[in-house]
Amino acid sequence: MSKISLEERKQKILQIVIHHYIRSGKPVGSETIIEKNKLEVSPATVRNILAVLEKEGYLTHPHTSSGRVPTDKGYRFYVDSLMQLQQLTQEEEQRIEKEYESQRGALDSVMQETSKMLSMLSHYTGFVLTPSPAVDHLKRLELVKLDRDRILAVLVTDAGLIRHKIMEIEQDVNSSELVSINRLLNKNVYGISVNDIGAEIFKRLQQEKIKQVKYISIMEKLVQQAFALDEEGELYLEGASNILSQPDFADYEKVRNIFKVIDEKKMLCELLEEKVSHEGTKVIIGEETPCKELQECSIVTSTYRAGDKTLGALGIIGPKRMEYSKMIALVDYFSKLINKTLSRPTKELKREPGKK
Amino acid sequence: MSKISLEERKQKILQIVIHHYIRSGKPVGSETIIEKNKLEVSPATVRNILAVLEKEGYLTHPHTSSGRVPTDKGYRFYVDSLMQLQQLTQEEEQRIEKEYESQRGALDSVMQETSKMLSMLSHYTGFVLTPSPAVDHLKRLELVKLDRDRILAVLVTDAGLIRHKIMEIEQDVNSSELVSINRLLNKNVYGISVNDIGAEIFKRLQQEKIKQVKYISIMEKLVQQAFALDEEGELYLEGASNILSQPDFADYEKVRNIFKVIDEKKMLCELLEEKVSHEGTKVIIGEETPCKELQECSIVTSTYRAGDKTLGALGIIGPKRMEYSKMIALVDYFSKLINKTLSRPTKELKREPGKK
DNA sequence: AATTAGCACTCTAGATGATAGAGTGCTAAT
DNA sequence: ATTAGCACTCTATCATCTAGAGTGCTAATT
Repeated sequence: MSKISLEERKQKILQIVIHHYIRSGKPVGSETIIEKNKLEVSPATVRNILAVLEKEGYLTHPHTSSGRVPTDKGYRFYVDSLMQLQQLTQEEEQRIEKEYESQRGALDSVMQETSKMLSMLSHYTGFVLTPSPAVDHLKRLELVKLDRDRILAVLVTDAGLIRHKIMEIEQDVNSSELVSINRLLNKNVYGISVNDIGAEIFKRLQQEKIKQVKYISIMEKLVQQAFALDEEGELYLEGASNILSQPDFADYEKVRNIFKVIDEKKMLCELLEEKVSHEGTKVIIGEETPCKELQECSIVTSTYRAGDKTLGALGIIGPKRMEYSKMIALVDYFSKLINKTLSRPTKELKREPGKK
Repeated sequence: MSKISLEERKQKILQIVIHHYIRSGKPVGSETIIEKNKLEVSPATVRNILAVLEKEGYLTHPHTSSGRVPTDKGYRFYVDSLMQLQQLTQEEEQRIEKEYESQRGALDSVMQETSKMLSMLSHYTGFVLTPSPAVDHLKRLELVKLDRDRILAVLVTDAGLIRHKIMEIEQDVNSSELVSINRLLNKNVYGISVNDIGAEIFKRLQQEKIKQVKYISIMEKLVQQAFALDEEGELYLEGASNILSQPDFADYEKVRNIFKVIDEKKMLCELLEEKVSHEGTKVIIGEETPCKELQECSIVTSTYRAGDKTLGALGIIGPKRMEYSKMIALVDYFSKLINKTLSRPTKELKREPGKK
């Protein structure tokens, strides 16, 4: 008989229970554990161990005569210590990579596409949080005159996001004036975080000596209107309806709450922005979330960055009973992929002759 | 005794049943009808009439011993002939109007806001469909050089939508060249529908005599990349979770289907684009929809336009058992509001004469 | 001929109880 | 330390029952 220390065996059994429960969704009993894993011990022994695991808080009972179900603590231990990371299949990787090929350049479409794919491949809800204006820097600022009293401002950020805003002006500005203003702004705009524009840009402009009072007043106007946006990052979210397909969410009331949170997005944004600070792929299990409505869910999330700066987050939301190993691999992969996309050198370009 | 002709009385009773059912959600019995409306007839008489209405297809029975419930045909008749339109309360109108004040200019935020408000005020799901590129005309086209090999194209449409796209180029273009190209394009861009740009712009450019071959090749590139978007209109949609709060949607299976449709948006877009052709506020009840998954829903939808051209649609999706009179008023009001917003005078808009 | 009272009938929703099965926890034996 | 054995608990399911709601029909009334 194999000599397994008690601790080791406890872990083994915990692992079996969780693994099993994740796949079947049904509470796991002592008999099942032995059957499926040909352990050479009796049910009674297993029951003893289960009782201990329960006392220690890794498992529970829905009721006296049912099998065991993992607690949050159980899942946590599983994710941290027991689970072995999975790899995506070659096929999956190719499929993803191929989808990315076509999405060159525009960051917003990359993000939208990513959330869609996360959702599709996980069968849960996928999301991507855009860089928050606090960390994303301004790269370009373009002004376009729409008609006499309206100007379109287009912001391009370091990360590659593009935002626009229509502004109203009182004084007429002719094209060449606009060009000058534009040039002036762009000279002073580089490296300011999108959030700080209002405060920073004036400081910088004071360094320049600007003759025309008109320019200053216009710019003031612009800055006021265009950058009064203290938005958080935006959230791309796809596959919300997948939540409904989860047998775990049979309770109407709970599902409704989950949906309310997802629908509003705002709460989710806050939750995630906090996570952005931590590098790497994280799992939030059940009650670990600060958001009461999501206590029946787990969130697997990671960050992406350009260079050394963490910009945003991405991930999936699903039931606590999820295939963590797979999901972590998935989120991880996408995180790396976005990183790669973002740090792609901007000048490369080659044409392939064999066009379809 | 009041002299009501039979036909008239039938309608009255149908009206009572529907009205009642809409508010209570419970099948309506003969006693209830008399109680709540102090009709001076006996339950037996009412039962006779109900039987007739059922034979004619306006009502049904869930089962032998329950009250009556409207059929789709019943609702249809109610909406077309029986219902009296409601007005929004002053308070509601003010609340809406106030929200709109702050949203000047940018059409996308107006639309997003509108779908949110539709959802909030109806407690159902609100949506707004942006003008489809087939009907929306190009107004301005701005090119911004991002770095050596990428150009940002910003499209402004007649309706006020703003789209952008990043394009890759092979040859380097310096700023002044870009300005020329930009000017050239803008001169030839006015009044082309966003869908037709690819085809049309070249036709127009041939009228001009362009010397530089380089320009042409670049423009070709631009047109290829930037306008290969044969998208339909985009859909802003809010309050999906409200569906879950409807007691009518207790059947999990059905809700899931509804959500799938809503989640995908695409199907909904197609459904709505079709409706765009019909001016005015329309109601789609239950099985009248071409979309099987929405047979348990009703859709109240209207269009909005700028000048004489219908651009897009907006509305709400809810259960068949909805307060039609209120919802129609609501959707109608928003439709008018968007119209007003869109036709707000812009000061510098020359109209082309007699363009079909 | 339209209305109505009266009544039998049907169906639902909710309560009750009975039963089989799953799985535990404990005790005493190995 | 492990295990066999057994009593116990809880669920899920199915059948049965009952009250209540509401109908549909028939025969009487106006």
